Amino acid sequence: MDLRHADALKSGQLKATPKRLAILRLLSEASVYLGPQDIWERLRKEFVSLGLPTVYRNLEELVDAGLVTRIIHPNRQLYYYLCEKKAHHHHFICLECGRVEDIDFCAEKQLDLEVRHRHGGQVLSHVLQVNGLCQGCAGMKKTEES
Amino acid sequence: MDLRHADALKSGQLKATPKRLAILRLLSEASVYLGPQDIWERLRKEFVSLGLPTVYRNLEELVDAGLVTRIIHPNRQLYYYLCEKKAHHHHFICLECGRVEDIDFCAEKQLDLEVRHRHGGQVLSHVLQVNGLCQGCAGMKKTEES
DNA sequence: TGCGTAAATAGAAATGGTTTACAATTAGAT
DNA sequence: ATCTAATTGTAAACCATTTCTATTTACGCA
Repeated sequence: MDLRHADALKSGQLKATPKRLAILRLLSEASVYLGPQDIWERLRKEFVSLGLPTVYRNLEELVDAGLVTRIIHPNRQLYYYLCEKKAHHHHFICLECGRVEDIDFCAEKQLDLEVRHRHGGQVLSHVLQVNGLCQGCAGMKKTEES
Repeated sequence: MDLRHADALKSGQLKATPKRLAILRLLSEASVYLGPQDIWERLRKEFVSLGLPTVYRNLEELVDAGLVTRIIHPNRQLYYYLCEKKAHHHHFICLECGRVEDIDFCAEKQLDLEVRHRHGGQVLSHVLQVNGLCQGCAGMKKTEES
């Protein structure tokens, strides 16, 4: 078992169960975002039994613990991604293959300033995500057109 | 019936039906985002019959026609808002009362640049939304605490 | 002003991703 | 080894959203 993941779980007040570790491993090996169903189908092979609710529950717990990021998808279903980069940042996601890339740009300061000064409001969170086609998938599209 | 809304519908290839006009009117009178259920409950009083699916369908058609904006909500349900400002922009939404305010800041150019140059990808859309408490609701919270 | 037709609607039913309930199991501290 | 709270599997519920289909309606055109 991956000690790095086990430690991360413990520091998030979560027990290092085999299934949680497997979810983390799967996510950390993937370069694309995954949905609960994806994860369940792949991990079911490794375990005698694995409930889909367990996958849902764990993913949310991992998000709460800050170990995993939720992806905003146009179809409004749940998708998750594990970032190596722990500092606050945002993502570019490929709507074709699900690949996720880090975006360094963050408008946090400007947004906070505008909300505070112009509207007198208090910022609790912000969502920033860029959707599109990754290099590979954009290339494919061009090829198809020709 | 509001000619402004009727014209807007027609320019979006949509017939100016009474229910569509009512939805637009309701949205344009609201300073908060509304869900299909909210809209249905309010408009049901005005019509002998009004189906919830009609509300859902119309809201999506209005979004497709560019007349109405979808709001991204943490609870992942559908909410809609009608902006007077037609130019591309983003929103600050109050998670307490649903109030929506325009945000002028948009990172479009920087994001496009970063994605194109650093990742070789193609941007199709971007999501930017600030969630928090509006001036009124932030004030209330402070009062409660004291 | 009346027709014809594609668009729009109501109502009922289905969908399906996500959650809940709860009894059984397990991780990890002592 | 023991204890306890956390975790899990299974089955069932949930419920926002969508689909189906027969009926009605808006509106371009004669």
